[in-house]
Amino acid sequence: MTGETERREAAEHLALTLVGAGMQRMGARALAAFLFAEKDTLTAGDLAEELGVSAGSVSGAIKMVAQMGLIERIHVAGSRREHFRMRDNAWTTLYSRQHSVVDDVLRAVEKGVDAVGPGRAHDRLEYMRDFYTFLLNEAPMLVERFERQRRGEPRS
Amino acid sequence: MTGETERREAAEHLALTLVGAGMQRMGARALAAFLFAEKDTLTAGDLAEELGVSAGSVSGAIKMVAQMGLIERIHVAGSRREHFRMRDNAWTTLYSRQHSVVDDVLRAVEKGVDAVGPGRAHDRLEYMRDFYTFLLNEAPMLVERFERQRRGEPRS
DNA sequence: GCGAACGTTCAGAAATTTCTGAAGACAGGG
DNA sequence: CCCTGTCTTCAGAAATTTCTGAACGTTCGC
Repeated sequence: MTGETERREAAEHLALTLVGAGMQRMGARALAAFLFAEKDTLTAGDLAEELGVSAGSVSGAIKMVAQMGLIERIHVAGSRREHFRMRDNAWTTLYSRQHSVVDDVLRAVEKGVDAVGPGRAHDRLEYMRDFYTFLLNEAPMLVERFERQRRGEPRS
Repeated sequence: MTGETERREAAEHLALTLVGAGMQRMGARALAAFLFAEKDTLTAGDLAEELGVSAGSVSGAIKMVAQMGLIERIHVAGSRREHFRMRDNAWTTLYSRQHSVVDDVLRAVEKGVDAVGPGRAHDRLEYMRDFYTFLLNEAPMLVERFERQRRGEPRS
């Protein structure tokens, strides 16, 4: 149940799955390490050891997941090392961020709508535009609904 | 407004954006070609010409977008060529399919919940599991709501 | 059945992404 | 101030993905 090997396997498997979902490998592995850690914060050194990779790779991975808003830097007074902690709202953040990708797509589609004259292509582009616009509007409500439900009804 | 060059640029730009969203390059270019085409159906040859790539590449791209359920094969009687058409529900399909990726992630997380004993990691994993479960439940409703709204209120 | 037109597969080339290791930057203690 | 431990950057190596071209099937008209 709590074997160290089993824990690592599960972490690696989740990382791989996230890679399949479009995340970069090292970022995914780092994120999984945070998720599966018993400690509240990790240092770059911790990550390097846990993942068995170079300091440079860790630096890049941290930069990425930090930019995505999934972890935050913690400045610890008496320590020369920088600590990092996974944010509580990491998953809702990740979801919202995926929707900024949707926003990029939407902009490209709108450009297309402007670029073509009336006809089949124009109709298709308008349909796509409408769907993505709908998604973009609904996403924040969805997240809010989850958070409210979670606070309001602690039990499943 | 309707310059051929501008149309192609818009199509290429959308394809590139879809690549940024995680789609493979050739599949994205093929999809954009369907989206921007004035004709209702395209053949493999049409695509090869439009995109300026080899027949092999087109074959692979078609295979991919067909598997994603975005286009369908049309068997035309008097023609030796196979025709393809973009499905009407391509975008909602694509969205649902992205949520089968979410399903994979969910499964990996559940494996993690089982693999770790009580503690911080267990709590984090449960939270993540709950969020992804919520998303998976809500996605079909979201799509249905879009379709109903579109039928019910034709104007924006 | 035969020939021609298409489509598919696959090995290898090309391009791209990812990782590393070494060099350098930065901060804090002494 | 320097020294040490830690983090970052970056050029190149390694791995992976993507594309092509040629060989092979398949199907249709004859």
